[in-house]
Amino acid sequence: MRELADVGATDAKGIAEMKVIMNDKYERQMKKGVLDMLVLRLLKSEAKYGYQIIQEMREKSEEIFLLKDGTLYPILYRLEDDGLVVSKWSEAVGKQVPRKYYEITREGKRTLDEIEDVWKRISDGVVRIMED
Amino acid sequence: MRELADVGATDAKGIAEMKVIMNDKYERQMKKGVLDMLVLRLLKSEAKYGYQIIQEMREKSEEIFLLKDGTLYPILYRLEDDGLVVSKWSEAVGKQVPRKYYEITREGKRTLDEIEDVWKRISDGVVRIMED
DNA sequence: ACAATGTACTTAGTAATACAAGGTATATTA
DNA sequence: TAATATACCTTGTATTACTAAGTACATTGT
Repeated sequence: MRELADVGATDAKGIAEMKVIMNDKYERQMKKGVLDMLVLRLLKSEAKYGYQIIQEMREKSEEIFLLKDGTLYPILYRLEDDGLVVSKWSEAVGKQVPRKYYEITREGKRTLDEIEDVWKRISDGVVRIMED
Repeated sequence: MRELADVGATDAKGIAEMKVIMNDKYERQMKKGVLDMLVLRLLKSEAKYGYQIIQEMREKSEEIFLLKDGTLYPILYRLEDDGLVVSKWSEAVGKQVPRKYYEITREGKRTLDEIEDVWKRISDGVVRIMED
């Protein structure tokens, strides 16, 4: 992380960069908790593998959710530990690189419904405070 | 606080409680990042003190954002460190307990606008993925 | 008179998680 | 043969909401 102290002369570029960093900080924090919901949502229709989830997330959100793989996989492992998804490796199809498919469980679907409610409550609350 | 380990037989009550804990977990994470925005928003119209912010947050959000004071004050200190708000103690008025008023700065207003944009982008992205 | 509750601010510690940055391995394209 | 894309894995860091404790004074109840 960049230090404020070593910016030297505070030029326009430095300020613009600082603003980007600040926005990144908030963007990062605002995503917390939502990503689990989005991953479960994408798995609701059919089992998918990691890279596929990343691409669909990017496309469906229209370039807003650009997940790194290092972000997604820990989420999938966590969901699996919690029993919300199960995984199985694809059997080798020709020279296809093996893929690990994740499938949502019944418990996962129920939890998804609940998390959706939480999201709605919170975003409603935000709207009420922000509007005036 | 009740421990999961001492629930004994996993009865309906135990499961219900687990679900509450899970939802709490997601609710907690989803709030990350938005609280700064909401606090700044409440300070936009006029300077306010801690307890006042907690109450307005509760009322305006219709009981959705129920902040503990131990949650709010660190947020205020952080905002002050970042130069987004400034504080000053109220001069003694009768036997009124002294209050520390927080006022949003010009920089704070600019940041608030930016954070609002981030929030809109993210919640739009969520809606796009969740609807189908 | 004393306890309980409410107001008002402070602080230390914990749990959770998005991301960066590294890694492995294979397939395709230039 | 070098680069790029696919596909998965792992460690470490920064941030932050919350719990739980504390201090201090005012008000209300019994």
